[in-house]
Amino acid sequence: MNNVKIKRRKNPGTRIVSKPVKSAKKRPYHHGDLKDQLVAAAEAIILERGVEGFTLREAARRAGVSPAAPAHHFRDAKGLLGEVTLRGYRDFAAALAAGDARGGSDPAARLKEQGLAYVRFAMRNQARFQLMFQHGKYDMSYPGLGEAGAAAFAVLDNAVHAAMRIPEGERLSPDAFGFLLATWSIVHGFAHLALGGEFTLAAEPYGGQKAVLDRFLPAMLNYLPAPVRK
Amino acid sequence: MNNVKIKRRKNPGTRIVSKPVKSAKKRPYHHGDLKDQLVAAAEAIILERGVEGFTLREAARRAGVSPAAPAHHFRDAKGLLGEVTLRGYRDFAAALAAGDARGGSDPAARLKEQGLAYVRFAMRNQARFQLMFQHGKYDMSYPGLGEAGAAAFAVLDNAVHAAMRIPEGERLSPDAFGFLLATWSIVHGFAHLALGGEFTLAAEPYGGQKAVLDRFLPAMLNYLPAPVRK
DNA sequence: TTACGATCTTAACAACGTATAGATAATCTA
DNA sequence: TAGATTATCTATACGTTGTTAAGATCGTAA
Repeated sequence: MNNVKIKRRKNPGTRIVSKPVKSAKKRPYHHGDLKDQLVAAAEAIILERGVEGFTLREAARRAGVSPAAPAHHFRDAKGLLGEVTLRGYRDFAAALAAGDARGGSDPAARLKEQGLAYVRFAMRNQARFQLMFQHGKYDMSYPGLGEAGAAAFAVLDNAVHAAMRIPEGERLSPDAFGFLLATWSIVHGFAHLALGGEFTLAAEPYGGQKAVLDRFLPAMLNYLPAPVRK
Repeated sequence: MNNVKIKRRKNPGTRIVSKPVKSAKKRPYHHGDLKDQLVAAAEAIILERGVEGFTLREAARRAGVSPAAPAHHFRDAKGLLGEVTLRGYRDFAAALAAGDARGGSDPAARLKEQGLAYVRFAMRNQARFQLMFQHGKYDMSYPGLGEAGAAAFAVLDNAVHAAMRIPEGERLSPDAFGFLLATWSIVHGFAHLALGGEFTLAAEPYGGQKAVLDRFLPAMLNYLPAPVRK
């Protein structure tokens, strides 16, 4: 799993992707913004090479620091990816909430807009989304992760409460919970399959991946079982 | 990502997991069944430690050979995982076909049974299923993989053809294809989320993960949009 | 000013994937 | 059956990875 990587930085003078960002003035001993830049580098690496292609040393390289520097900001490599995942979950919850708001006061519209937002987020934040559902790759006990995940779930949960006319504090009926599972499943499955490119072959006669997202996804969300008033 | 592993084989006399299988008689120079045992070892490792925990050296260790031995059967580590994935896809297609058969002549029943089989396969073959949808971890160009994936897809495709009363050779109507996407998505999403343990928290008041699989999954499959005769 | 904690570097270690060269066994050919 | 060829395995080595330990540098508060 340790591919032989191509050597880079042949011309030490020219600007190179993996070079330190603050290379203009001689970089001081202290970086100043290492934590954020490590997160940014990690996301970039995952985008370029996939989740498997991420290495802590490469992230450090791009931030222009030694391989041991990240240890002062994250417990280990999985900790850094934990932070990436955390920020992913926060933006994810925000995106879902924005979709929910776009739905206005109609429960069905709220759910549909949330579904659109769910898939759109996955496609626009591929690195994060891949990571979020790839347990074992990041530190699942990273502080804040549990709350952030719960917050994202709550957006869906609230919309289902509204759709089923169940008061906020009350527990969902089994029927309503089944409906929640179905909604979550269909949207997540679509996002995961689309992101994995599983549709590309089958969707070719129908306009390709883009058409699937633009035309079939909204249509599919209409297949969502109409919310029943228990 | 290179955790310090606990040293094992403290009591060199007792039977130990990572020991060669044919340890009874002095192992001959040639293994005799290395390819299959490497595949088995890989699946076992993934089950125990997750996809991220797999290493080629550990697989070789369990088969009782040197780290370089696998190279004679697989191009590289991703090749071995490609073979694991290939066998996964074959068993997967067989499981779907068996479910389809259980559905008899009723198109809706065929689809429902396929859905049950889809999720059941994921839960009973966690190592393989995780791998199958984890591109980048295995060699996607491994010989036979494309055909095996297409074969699995064909099982669903055929059932949708039947449900929509479309002749086998004919292309699905856009509506029918949308229905296929929805069906695939809901089943795959459920399997992926359940396997990832995403339901455990939310499902706690409803009987836990097991109840979700036993009661909510079948109920959810009834949410599948009833096949319309275009 | 000095002391101290935070942040970084250097150096080293074990484990990894993989390539090369040589050893051994099975099979094919004459 | 004898010899040669091929398949299969070991030994060794290289570069890369994650992580740790010890020391250097900097910001800041006493």
